[in-house]
Amino acid sequence: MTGGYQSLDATREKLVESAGQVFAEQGFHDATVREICSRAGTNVAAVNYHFGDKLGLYTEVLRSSIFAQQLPSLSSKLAHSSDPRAALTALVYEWFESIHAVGRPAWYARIMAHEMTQPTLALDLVAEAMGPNYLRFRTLVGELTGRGPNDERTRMCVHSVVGQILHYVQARPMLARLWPELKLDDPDQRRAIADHIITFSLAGTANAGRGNTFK
Amino acid sequence: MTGGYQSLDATREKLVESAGQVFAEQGFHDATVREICSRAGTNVAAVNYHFGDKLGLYTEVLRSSIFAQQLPSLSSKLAHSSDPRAALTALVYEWFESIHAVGRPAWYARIMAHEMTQPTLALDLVAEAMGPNYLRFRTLVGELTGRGPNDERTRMCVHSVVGQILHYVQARPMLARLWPELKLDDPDQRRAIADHIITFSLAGTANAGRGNTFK
DNA sequence: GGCAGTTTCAAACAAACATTTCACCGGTAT
DNA sequence: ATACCGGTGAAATGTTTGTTTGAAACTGCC
Repeated sequence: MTGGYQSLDATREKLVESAGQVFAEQGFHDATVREICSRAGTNVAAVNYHFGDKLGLYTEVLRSSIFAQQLPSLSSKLAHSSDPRAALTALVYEWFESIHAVGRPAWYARIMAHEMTQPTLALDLVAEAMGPNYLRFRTLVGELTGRGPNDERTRMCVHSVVGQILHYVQARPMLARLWPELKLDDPDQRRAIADHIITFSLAGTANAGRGNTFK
Repeated sequence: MTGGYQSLDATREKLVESAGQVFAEQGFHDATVREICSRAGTNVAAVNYHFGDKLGLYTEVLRSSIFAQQLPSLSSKLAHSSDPRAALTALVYEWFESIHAVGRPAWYARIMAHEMTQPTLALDLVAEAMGPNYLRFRTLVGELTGRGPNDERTRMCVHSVVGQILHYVQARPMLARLWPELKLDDPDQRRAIADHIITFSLAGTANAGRGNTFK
């Protein structure tokens, strides 16, 4: 309660800051406590002191990211809109941009992308945070297919969109090899890709609305 | 050259066999030499003796997988076909199925999926093996868009298809949480999803053929 | 100044891992 | 028979992790 070295938990914040970077870059497993502390300019013991252990630091990063990023940004785009096509366009564009942006707001999206493929013990927390957005996403696409949010084909369309977006994050190293001209750092190219995903998906989704359900 | 305990490199083959399983399941980094040798019933020193180190074993698995799986299966589907739509259908279905299948032929596809997100020092070898298939894929989709294999929008369509397919492998843990009814073990559901990806993508690709290139 | 609680630090610790070592075995050639 | 050599096995080695320790440093207060 009484003072310490820093004015007011400066060490804590520096750790969360650099931990957000490293976790977003490398995922929970590959990130090392030493790297995080090195960037934060703190001693390795600080992690244990302030957060208990590595997982505690990770969940703290998640918690702060959720409150800082998720609610204001993505969710607002997913709110009920008069035009579902415009809403999907805004959503895809913003999500894609937030993943590839630099700086603090990008943590959440990139950590989520990692959590998709390599879930941690914090999976419960993550899935809990994702659930509402997933439902809103399905509701939105459900309006486009005319089949509602719980329909099988609506879900597949949602995952088609999500798969395309995440592909450019998860397969980035291989993309750099196979398609060297692609520069995801360039805002114009990012916009071109996001536009493509939107166009491609709107056509595919409209198509999925027609016809009967198989199986 | 002269004999040893086993008749003829039986240890080598057992190691490649179990290494293929473990690498496909867990990726290069998470796979342990001990686990591989345990399944193969060999001593850990055998890896070092026969392949130099873990990476040497990995590249050997890749090499054998490339020759055993890649050429006969995927490439034949990508060969010039009279109907590009039918060719794309066959390709997507076979790729999706091979990724989720069990047994030896599934190694290649799953290791490639891992290599996409977590490249290893063998990235050169992998990218080299992927290049030809990537070109054939682009050629195929290029016929659908009418823009040729090197067009920017053709490439984006290819990655839209690839992204959808890989999504169901890479995001499998999260999918199990968000969509519990999805059972990728069920052949019928796999077919339904593959069918959706094909329909979705054909609509999106046809759409991308129209209009002008932006930028 | 002295005390108490809080924070930091260098170092040590423990576990998991790939890798190396070296004695040993079983064929093969001399 | 004996020397040789490729292959094997159990144990040791070195490295990279996360985590813990105990002393020292700092702040605020009496």
